Amino acid sequence: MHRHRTPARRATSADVARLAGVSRTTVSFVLNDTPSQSISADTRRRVLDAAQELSYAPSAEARALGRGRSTSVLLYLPPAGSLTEDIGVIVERLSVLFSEAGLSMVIHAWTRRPAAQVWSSVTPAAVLAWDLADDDAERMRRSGVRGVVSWTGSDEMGRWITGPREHDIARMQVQRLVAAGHTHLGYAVTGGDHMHGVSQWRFEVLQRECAARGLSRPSALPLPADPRGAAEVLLRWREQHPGASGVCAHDTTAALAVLSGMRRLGWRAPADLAIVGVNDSPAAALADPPLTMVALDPEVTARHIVAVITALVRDEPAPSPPDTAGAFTVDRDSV
Amino acid sequence: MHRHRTPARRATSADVARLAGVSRTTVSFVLNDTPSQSISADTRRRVLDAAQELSYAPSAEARALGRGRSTSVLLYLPPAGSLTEDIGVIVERLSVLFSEAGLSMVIHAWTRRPAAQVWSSVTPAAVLAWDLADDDAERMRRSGVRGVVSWTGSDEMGRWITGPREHDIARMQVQRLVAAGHTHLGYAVTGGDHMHGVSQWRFEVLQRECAARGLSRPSALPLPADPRGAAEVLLRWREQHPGASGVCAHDTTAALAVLSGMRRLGWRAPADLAIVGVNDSPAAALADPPLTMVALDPEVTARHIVAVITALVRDEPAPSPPDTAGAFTVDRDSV
DNA sequence: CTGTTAGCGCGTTCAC
DNA sequence: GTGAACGCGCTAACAG
Repeated sequence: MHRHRTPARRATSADVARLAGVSRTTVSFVLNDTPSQSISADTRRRVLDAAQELSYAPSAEARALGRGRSTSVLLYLPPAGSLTEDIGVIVERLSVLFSEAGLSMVIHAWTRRPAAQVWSSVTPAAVLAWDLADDDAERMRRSGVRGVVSWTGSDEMGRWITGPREHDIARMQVQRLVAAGHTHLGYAVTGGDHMHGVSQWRFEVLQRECAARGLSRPSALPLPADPRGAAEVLLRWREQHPGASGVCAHDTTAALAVLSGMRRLGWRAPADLAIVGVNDSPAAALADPPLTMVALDPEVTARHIVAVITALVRDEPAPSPPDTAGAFTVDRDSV
Repeated sequence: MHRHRTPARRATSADVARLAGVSRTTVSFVLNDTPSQSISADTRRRVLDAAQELSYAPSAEARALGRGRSTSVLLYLPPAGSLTEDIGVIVERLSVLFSEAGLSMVIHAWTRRPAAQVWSSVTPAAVLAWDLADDDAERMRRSGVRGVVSWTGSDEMGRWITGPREHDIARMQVQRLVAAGHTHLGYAVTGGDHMHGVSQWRFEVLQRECAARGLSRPSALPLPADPRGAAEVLLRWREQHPGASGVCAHDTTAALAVLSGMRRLGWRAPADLAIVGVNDSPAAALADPPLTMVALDPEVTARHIVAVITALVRDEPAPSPPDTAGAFTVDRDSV
């Protein structure tokens, strides 16, 4: 194996041009397959070889500067603590799908008012935020950001992204519980922000789902994430809703909280209360009893997000959302 | 509230210069507080006001182009599925700490051989990778990347970052179990990559820790993440290691797997087997019995990573690592 | 057809 | 405090 003199600085198109004995313009033409230009096969080869030889990669900055827009997608992470496994998997997938689409993902922590400093410095091609105020979105669009999409937003995109997910979840949870004979349901959620944001939304979707099936209105069951507290809340809740026999849990933690409260009360799932959680995490499979869960295919969501954003970036019509978020039920013993 | 004419395109330093009636150079001097230049207080004000008025934010691309290095830190995410809550929290913190330090975090999915395409296009100021081959690291450094750090790497940085963490975990787990009278320990881990990478490393640290205390050599206990499988493995393991009475679990899932296997065998923690897990997740608090866990302060790790990287970027000597990763024990009922 | 020269985009920095 | 030039890739406009 023979080592070449490695350039101290990274190779630029000028280096490639020099080595290939052509102009920088030609290098650009060859490497971009510019349609309006034809280049002789011989020259093309020389340029390609030179690029290879120098392991040349065009500077994203210079390109962005020229085009007035970079190829980076600015992703504002969900609020602190919301980066749970399921979202983590989606983030992971997003990063590879975006890079396959020629975009790179820059992430920032979510703030209610994203600083112009940030999105304005990186001139992102698109911004994907957790929950974006309409005027912020408008401001971004005006300064050249093509795709502005919010995860839980009220804009069309936001609904595209979240709609199928939340709906699928509610539908499948209710379906599973109804199939087991439960018609009086509750919605369990843990966390300090009980019934805010996504939780509130999920609850509403759930209510609609129950209404559509002619079931009685589901009741909210906000639980603390400790066994003793969960037991107390659970007991009071049962007294207020004596008919309730099934619970749709917001996530794994909520399902586990219900389970642990029940254990303390001497109740047993599904006999005393049936549970369907969301997200097929290892903890759900290892619970006692193992939890029946509704899981979403993160790939479906990730692909749709990337599809929408790449379309926006390329100024193409946005693809219609998949009619399902790839939801499926993992049957275990809690229903 | 009075709205100004919003410029169609984002403001550039030329716009600010025009509005302030000075040259672009001056704008640059003022906004960067260039030490070698003195600017009159009056001019300074005018520039600052103009910048404010136009809500000017310098273009990161142009700056990177000029400086030959961007302010982005390229973070290669842990392998698929490893973006669990604990790492998620660190990633979250990293993103805010980096942005406070004037760096922006670009994330990419980890591949064993990070494509030059990626890191070479964004000319990152630093690269933080999961486990970086030495020659890749060298290649990056040679093309101008200042800070090249790997999470689990064998380089000094890698050991700085992981060292205290893994050591703290092992030390506190063993300490807790020894305090409860257990001297014959096991190391429980789940996942397909049993005893590879971090798991292997953690196991070795654990062995050293036990050796240092004069305990017998701990044995590996690789478990499947389902109750039945866990029970089988657990039973066999107990037969081979009749004296073992305590388990250090790699994470929450491993701890839950041990617990669920024990339940199926009719064993009870801590009487039949004591467990200390890692990461104080909600699932641990809600388990039956509630799990005693060793938790690390993600803030300590995140701060150290950012400190090291910003130092490298600024060509300053790297700070010495904190002697602890902020580990603490959350006592519950499994020991 | 094949390829070149000129100049833009934006912030920084070197001389004056 | 300023003009000029640089860093890098792209794209008109233009010459063999």
